[in-house]
Amino acid sequence: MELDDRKRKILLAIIQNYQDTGEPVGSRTISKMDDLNYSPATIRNEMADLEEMGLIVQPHTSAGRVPTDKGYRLYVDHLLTSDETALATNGAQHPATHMEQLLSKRMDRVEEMLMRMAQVLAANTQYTTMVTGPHYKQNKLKFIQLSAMGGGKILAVIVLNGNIVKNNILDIGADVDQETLSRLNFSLNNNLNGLSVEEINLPLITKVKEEAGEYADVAMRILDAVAGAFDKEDSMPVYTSGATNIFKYPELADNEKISNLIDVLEEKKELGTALGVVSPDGSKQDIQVYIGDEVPVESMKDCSVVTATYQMGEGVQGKIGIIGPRRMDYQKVVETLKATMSQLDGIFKKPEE
Amino acid sequence: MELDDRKRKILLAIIQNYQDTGEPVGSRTISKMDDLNYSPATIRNEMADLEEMGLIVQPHTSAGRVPTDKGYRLYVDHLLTSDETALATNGAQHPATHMEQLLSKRMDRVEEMLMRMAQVLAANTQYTTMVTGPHYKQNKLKFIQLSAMGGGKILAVIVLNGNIVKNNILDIGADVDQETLSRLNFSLNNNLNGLSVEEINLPLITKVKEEAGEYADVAMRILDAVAGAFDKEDSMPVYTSGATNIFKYPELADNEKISNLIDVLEEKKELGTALGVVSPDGSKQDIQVYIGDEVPVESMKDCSVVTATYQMGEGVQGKIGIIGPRRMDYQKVVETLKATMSQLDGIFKKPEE
DNA sequence: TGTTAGCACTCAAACGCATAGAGTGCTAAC
DNA sequence: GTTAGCACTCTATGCGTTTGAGTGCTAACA
Repeated sequence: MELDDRKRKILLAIIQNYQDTGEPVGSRTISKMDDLNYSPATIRNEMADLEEMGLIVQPHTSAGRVPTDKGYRLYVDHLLTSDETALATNGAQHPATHMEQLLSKRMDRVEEMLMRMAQVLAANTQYTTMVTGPHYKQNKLKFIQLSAMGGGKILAVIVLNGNIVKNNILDIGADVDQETLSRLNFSLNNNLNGLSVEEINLPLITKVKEEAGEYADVAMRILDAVAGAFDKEDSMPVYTSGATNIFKYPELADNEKISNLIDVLEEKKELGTALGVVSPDGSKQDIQVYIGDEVPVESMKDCSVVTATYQMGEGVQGKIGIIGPRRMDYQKVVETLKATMSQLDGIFKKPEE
Repeated sequence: MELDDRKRKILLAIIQNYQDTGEPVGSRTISKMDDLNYSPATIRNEMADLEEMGLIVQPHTSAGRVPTDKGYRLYVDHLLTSDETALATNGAQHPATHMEQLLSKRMDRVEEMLMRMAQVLAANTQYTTMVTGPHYKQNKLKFIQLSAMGGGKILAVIVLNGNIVKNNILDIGADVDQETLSRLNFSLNNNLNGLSVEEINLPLITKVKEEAGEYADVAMRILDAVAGAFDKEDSMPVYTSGATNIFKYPELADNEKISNLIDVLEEKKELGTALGVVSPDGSKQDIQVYIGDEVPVESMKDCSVVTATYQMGEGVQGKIGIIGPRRMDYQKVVETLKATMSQLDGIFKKPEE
């Protein structure tokens, strides 16, 4: 069966009407539209065809039609490939402007900015937003700074490129005198600075341990801490906002479903999965749309998820995801994300020279 | 009207039965209990009295009775003053043991431990838990460590007593040579270490600025960062867990109420209010129970909140709160909190000598 | 004087049933 | 190819009835 222009128009009309109302849409509603001036019967014939093609379904006999995942997929693919979204981006200017104000405030901490960003996106889209902190797998060690804390403790501050700072308090039992600490600190920086975690290999580790002499244990503890700083799990906090927006969509208003969904959002367990793997090639404007069953997290299979990858320079990147009902306004969400991404691109590039 | 022993027993029976079932409890149910071997009619007379005293109500005529806030208040006050809870604490040993395992793992970061603690408490009690990070108002500066980061940036690591570490990246425009930085660092530590934020007064600030010479601006920026490290808002993250437990209690199953509640929990706005002011005297086992309307947060007025203060040594303290339905098992919650508090006391005291 | 049996009464929740209405598929005519 | 007409389906809504739990009151009993 061919998907001719009229069928496409009708599908679009169904999707848009369903987006607004959340109710199955009937043939009469469509036939009343300006650019589809046919009788309900005609529309019905077309609808029957669309149903046969698997693009729409009726929840029950004598109900209107609702788009299927496949129908949405068609729509979304069209949306992502066309230039319309790029042109229509002025519609999303409002949130973008707000975002600029937000980002122009002094924000030493990336984390706080990301949290705020999640909030703004949730408020703008009326959907639930999740944002992962930046992901440093490809990152390199900038330097290490050791300080004695007294009480047999050492503070090891580990700084990675992209100005990622991690603190580790190491309890090594006995105090170390300042000179030894400086020597150890120098050795570590001398051997390891500028390296990625993969480049810190056994020969290097052995060398550091040798140079540390009787403090080989301490050096080892610090190396563990360095590995920890690069660690994915640890460096992937996820911020969410607008979880309660899902209450706005009656089709999700099943207490068990909502409960499961909020549980995932609160405990932040599977959100990494939901946001998908960060693409290693770092291709620009990498926007992904998961519709219904396509979402890789069980408790989100009644929703759709749109994700985008943001770049923080130096190969550091993270993900933003927007969770909404299947009938989410994909156009608006994609536009908003695109606008946000380009905003972020501009902002993150500046401070890094 | 006198609250004699039999009335008290009946009130207790109503509270306990309502706790289990969530349904209003009738006279027949009570009369079937072993230690209240009276006819339903007798019980009804007593119930009428209890109602007159404002301790119980009927949701409507021909329904059983439900405890009022006042009824719960009586019960809870009795609970908190009696020795029963202390004796019955072995009932709460299970969670306590679990907690010990949890805390014995290496946990450099207090934050992670608090998060886990919230999770364990939520799982044990089946209620929602919130935990504030420690509160450092009375805290003192341990030391400052400055490092050059290149690109006109300085990393200022600020360490407070209690091993609280704060990172600040300061963009000062131009790079500072290592020697100047060391001198500045020495001056700061020399003048400020061991002081509380109140003790860092204008003469001291002037002195630091003088010593910094042409880098007075930078010194000022660092002092701002120090003030920020002491700042209450900043150092008060709140962790929540088990938000979805509220779905378990049908009396809260109003979508709007749930939505409001979860919103507060997710955005973590009013949770400080809900947890109440940290008592300055730091009295031991400071357990507070807010019942229904007593809760100072609007969206929690259909719930009860039990809070406890934990001590982290050196005057640093934080709060734990448990949110549940009015018919919460106060006894279990109070016991669990008491047990957790004493566990924490033990653990936090050890590492600080 | 406290306790109990009996009884009429109330009210929310559950149930059954009829109705309305939205929407369809099919057929036949234009 | 399009449309009017019609019978049909199924959900949602409303309404009256029934059920059952629980009460308050009164009168009798110990």
